[in-house]
Amino acid sequence: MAKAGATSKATEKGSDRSDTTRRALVIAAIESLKKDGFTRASARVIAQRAGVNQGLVFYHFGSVTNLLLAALDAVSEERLQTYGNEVTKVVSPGELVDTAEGIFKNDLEAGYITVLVEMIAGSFSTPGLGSEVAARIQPWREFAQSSIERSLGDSPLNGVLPSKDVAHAIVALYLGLEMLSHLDGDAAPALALFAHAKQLASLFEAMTAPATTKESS
Amino acid sequence: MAKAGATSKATEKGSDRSDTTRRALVIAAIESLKKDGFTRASARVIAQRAGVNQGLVFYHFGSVTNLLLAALDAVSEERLQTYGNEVTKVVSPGELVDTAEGIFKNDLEAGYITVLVEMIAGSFSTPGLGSEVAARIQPWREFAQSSIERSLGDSPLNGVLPSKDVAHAIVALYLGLEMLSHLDGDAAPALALFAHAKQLASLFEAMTAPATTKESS
DNA sequence: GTCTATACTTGGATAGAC
DNA sequence: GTCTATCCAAGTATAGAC
Repeated sequence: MAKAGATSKATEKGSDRSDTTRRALVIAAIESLKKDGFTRASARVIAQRAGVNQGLVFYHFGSVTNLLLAALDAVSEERLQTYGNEVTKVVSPGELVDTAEGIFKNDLEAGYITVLVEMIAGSFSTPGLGSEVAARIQPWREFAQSSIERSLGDSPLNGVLPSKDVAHAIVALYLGLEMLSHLDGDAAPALALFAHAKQLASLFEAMTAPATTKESS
Repeated sequence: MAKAGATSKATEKGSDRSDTTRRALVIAAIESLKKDGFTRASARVIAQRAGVNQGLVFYHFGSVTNLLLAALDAVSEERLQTYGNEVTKVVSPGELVDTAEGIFKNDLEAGYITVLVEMIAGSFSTPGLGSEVAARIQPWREFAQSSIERSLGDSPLNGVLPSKDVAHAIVALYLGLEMLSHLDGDAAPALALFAHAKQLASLFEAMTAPATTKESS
């Protein structure tokens, strides 16, 4: 299935060549998903973008679908690594909303979510792709859940709030907003929501903060 | 561009023939979007489903894209007509959540949102399709907004709540949940959210109802 | 092991038959 | 006006060259 493993310190020069080609194809695949969409992300188009022969897609990845999944993996990994650090610093709902807004803007600009949405879209057409994509969304879901729980800290709400379900909703909302933003060519409605969320977060903090300091009786 | 207009009371029998073919193609296109997805919803596949020659797609609709848009129109119209009646009876947030849950389940089963999501997905690949689909989502957004405002009634929140932004979020969430449900082949997480929303709604109703009776000072 | 040239399939669109 | 037979472009995949 995968070709992972000992490629870094190999003695053959052939591995380097292979690796270069693979990397070029993955980058070109990401670019194609962003700019052309799933439907037009064909072996021919991707290979041309990478400057290599079209047949190499099948030699190195077995199928176009596998290459696209590799592209999604690459994006997913880079994204989680970048944002993972940012989010560990978050200790309140207000900060979480701020961070989420920054991530949303960055995702929109970088086209990270576009890649994911395209793959989801393609999943409806390509048999068997659905479960593969679903498995790759799982880390994002867990990322959302742990972020929520961390931001709530030791608030009493932490035990009551169904963080798993909320995380599911957040991911769904995130994907939906991204789709609509692209469709309308306008991110304003989505960004307006972050402003409202910020107000809600500060309202929440104002409601819960006094409860811990004012412990009379 | 379009072939709208005098087809109902025409004297020629040819119009009937044309109408039959067109209708068959639209139905087949809907079915294809649901079961095959945007990518595989080709003129050939759709025509075969409809039992007509593939070239008729281009004769009657000019292009595959136009046929798919006609399919989206048909679904959108039927959906809004069905749900429009249900929602006018809603007079409280609790009832709204109940109705929304029913609509969500029905949409999921009927595949209505699948058709929309497929078209949105295709919009990323097909130049010019985006704005067309966006225009067709507008009624759904307005539908959500008016439903929210109606359910709030004369509550003081009605003036404060940014119903337009909330409606945008609801539509986005709705699309996202539908996508994830399809992907996972499991609607349970989405349905769990409706249960939570129901609790929130009754909490909200309990908080606002006494406020109108207890008007001291 | 890596890559290229080629085979085969499916799709969009139209010229021309009825 | 309605429909069919046919054309050409684009896609996936592989047999065989290096």
